[in-house]
Amino acid sequence: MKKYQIIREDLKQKIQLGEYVEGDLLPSENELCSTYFITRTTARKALDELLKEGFIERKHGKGSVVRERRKSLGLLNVKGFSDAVGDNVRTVFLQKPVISSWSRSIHFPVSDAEKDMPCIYFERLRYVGDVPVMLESNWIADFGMTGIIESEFVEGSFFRTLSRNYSIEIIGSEQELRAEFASKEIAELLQVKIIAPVLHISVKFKTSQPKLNIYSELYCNTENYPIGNSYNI
Amino acid sequence: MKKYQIIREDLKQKIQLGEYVEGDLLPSENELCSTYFITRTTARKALDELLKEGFIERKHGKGSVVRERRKSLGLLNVKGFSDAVGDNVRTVFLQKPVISSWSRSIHFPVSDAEKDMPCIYFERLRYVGDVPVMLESNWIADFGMTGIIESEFVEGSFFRTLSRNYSIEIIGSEQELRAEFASKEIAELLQVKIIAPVLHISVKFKTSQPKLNIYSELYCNTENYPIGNSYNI
DNA sequence: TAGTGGTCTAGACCACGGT
DNA sequence: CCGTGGTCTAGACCACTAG
Repeated sequence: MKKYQIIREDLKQKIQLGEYVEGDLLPSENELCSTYFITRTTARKALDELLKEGFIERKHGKGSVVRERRKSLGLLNVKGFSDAVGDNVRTVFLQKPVISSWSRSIHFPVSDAEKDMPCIYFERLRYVGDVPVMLESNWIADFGMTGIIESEFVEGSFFRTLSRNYSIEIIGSEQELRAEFASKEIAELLQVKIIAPVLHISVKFKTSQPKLNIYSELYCNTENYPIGNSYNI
Repeated sequence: MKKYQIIREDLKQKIQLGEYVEGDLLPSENELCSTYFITRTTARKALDELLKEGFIERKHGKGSVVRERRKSLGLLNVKGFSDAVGDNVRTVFLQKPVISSWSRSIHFPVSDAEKDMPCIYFERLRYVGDVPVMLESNWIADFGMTGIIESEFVEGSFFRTLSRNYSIEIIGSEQELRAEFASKEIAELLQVKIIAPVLHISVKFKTSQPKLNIYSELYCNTENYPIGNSYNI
């Protein structure tokens, strides 16, 4: 483990555990240098990554400010998921993680290496209040994730589970977006009419483990809660 | 202008002008050091930014490899726009840049500072082959961009025009995505049925000039050409 | 083995923010 | 004014790639 990774993960965990909350200042670069016995270059590298991942903002002359805690599926946020608090947002498993075969519903091509492994599949429906807004189907190759099927996700997040229990990080994604008519099943699950337009997002999340990807197919009712996405260079 | 910005822009321009094409190796970090009289830290900073912006990949032990040239609207790519070559892709102005009033069609709130300035508006329709796939309406505050109305865009790109002529860079964006039924006008322009589902994307591009944003409303026919988006941490 | 990118040290000066 | 982040220098050692 590189030094900057250790510091990054330490700080990230403290943010995720609520030790630092939105608006708080992280230790200054010089403080990090003395606590971790590193130079500013290394401290800055760690902070740069937190910036890139959206955990902090940096204010010249002030410090590194913690941003809104990300509760969402990585890069995409359901507008309202982050704003709405507590009980307003619910996630229901339609299918808890199981070993399954690779589905043809996956839009992006699955590599042969992945196809040689078993596939773990799970499906969730996300609500804002009583309105189902996003149906989410996920597939990932089972490279030997002991316990993933039996146990709950860390803080309800699959990504955090991968990070904490298996040291796997999301390093990027590809997405394809389409506006479609809801199919009969999707319409029923999202409680919309069959001819309603839904947003279909196919995602391939790339992970720090080479050739290991997470494939997701999302169907969103964007009528009341559009999908948000922000990006800072 | 910071040193790393100069190097970044030099390299970016060479990529954009085709001096380096996909697969080519950029000068190594040490070569950049000697040509620009800088240290490796600075060279790496420039390359890091090109990496973040998607212009290069870096291969340990090999070098910095130029990636597919980005021809699109910043973060969003019409799948096919980058793959399709030359005449296959066309952009037609429905409205060349004009001074206009601030429209209520803009989804994101426009700041008072911007509203105090005149608004430049233009509208384009993008085709793949003979199929119109994206209608794009854009608004930006006119902070004194002399010549923007009279002259053509640099290489057909508004962003490149801002970069070359006014030293304004895109530093981030916020997006909201919705699946909607096409309105009558949109349906006609995109040559789809009125009840067809279209992807509506509202974008606020943040620029390096504080309080200057570009607002875009995009309507996409995703039936044959889904919208793509990729992201690397 | 030579050259490349990846990490890291130990400094320096500057611009910005709040006191 | 002091502490903060932003930029930059001048080195060092390591891991990877390819001839």
